[in-house]
Amino acid sequence: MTLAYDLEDPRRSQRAAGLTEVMDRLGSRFSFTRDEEIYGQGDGAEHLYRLASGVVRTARVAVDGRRQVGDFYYPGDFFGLEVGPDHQFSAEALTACDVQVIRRSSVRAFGGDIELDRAILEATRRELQRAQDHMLLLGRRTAREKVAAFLINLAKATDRGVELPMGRQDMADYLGLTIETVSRMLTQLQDEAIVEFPTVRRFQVKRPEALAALAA
Amino acid sequence: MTLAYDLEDPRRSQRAAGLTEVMDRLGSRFSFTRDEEIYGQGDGAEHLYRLASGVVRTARVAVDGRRQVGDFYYPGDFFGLEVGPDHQFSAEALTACDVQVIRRSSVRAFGGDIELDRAILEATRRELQRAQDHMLLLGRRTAREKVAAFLINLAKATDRGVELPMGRQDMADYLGLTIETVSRMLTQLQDEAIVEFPTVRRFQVKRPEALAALAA
DNA sequence: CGGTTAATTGAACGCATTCAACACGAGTGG
DNA sequence: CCACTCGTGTTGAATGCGTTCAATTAACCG
Repeated sequence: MTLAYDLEDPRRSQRAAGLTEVMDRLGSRFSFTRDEEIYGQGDGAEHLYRLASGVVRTARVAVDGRRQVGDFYYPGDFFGLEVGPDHQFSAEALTACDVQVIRRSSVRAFGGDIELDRAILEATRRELQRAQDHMLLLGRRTAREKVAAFLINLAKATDRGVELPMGRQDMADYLGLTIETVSRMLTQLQDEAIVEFPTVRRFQVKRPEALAALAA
Repeated sequence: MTLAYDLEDPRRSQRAAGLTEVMDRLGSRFSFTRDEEIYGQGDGAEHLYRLASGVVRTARVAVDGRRQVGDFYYPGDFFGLEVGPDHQFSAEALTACDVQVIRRSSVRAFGGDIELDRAILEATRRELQRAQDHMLLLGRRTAREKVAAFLINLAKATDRGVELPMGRQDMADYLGLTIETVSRMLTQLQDEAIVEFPTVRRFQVKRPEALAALAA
């Protein structure tokens, strides 16, 4: 089930060492099952989360049902540090997850520690960076480019097969497309021998240059 | 020229009092003329900026020329605090501007001051919030809704006429649309008596409920 | 005034969506 | 083991929204 996501992936590690340590010492660990909600849109943002294993997605739904996936998180990533006091996004477990949780006030109380604040700032910055990249993706790219960019990100630095922890609907809501369009683009890329999908949840990049050229 | 933007607008003030004070004390003030670049995409992100007067936009251009406007900044706003070391966006003066500038290292050296780090964190959080709102706008809204949301934001808490400091191209690149589409939506909204444009750079909301309903 | 840039309007096109049908896989029970 | 169902993904055809290309008008500035 969580084949590829049991262990921390060093290439995504956020090396906010101080913060990680304190969380391990003062926080508690929770497990979530597939599709379980970790926190909800509008909940008080009192905690800070670090993903130990599994995959998490954050999402936001409008009253009319339109849904925007904020981002996907992998082991080592921090999440839940959006601007308070309430969460703008909800967080749900895409796969079974282990999450290290700590109250923000605990972090604060523990130190007023400069290193900690700095680590949180660093994580927030990274979050901002992601959001800004995502803005560019959503605003100024074609469906084909969006899908290509998405696949490249997942396959980053891997030439082996990559597992897709999310379904087509999540991909669509992340890219600002419909599932049909996502599906069409995937088969298109496959027809052009740029990627290959042995199963619906697993793919391999066959022509990285071609894919990269699309993601531009 | 800078009619409405000479003075700090208290409703946008970010009340990071400590940071503002230190910037006034340790930073220097620079003036920029219309269309002048404050910093460029790829420049080292060594400074922190606070806008004293005028309007600033941040933008990002891809190699193929496609352009995404990140955000517009008004007096009192901090900007340039994207994730380092290099700027992902450039910043340009939309109108004549006065900007308070400080080296990040000065901020750091001055204190290691907890209050300062916290203020920067707070500003970064606000930036993240904006980016996340922008994501939703770009990903899941029609042209009509995008334009409506944009106008509402500008007119926020004002029932008097509002000046548009940016041109149609900037609006388009902010909303992920073409200038033609922006123009069409504006005239459409005007035809429906929801807003009124006495001149091309000034508008007034006539039916706030109708506009708000669109922005959803 | 002309000259220049920005904004609007029109018409045709195309990309992504919508609506609908079909395929596939996993799980369940006869 | 096969039939059935349900959820998820793919494929097809038609529509429509936003773009593109082109022409016109409006605003700005000497």
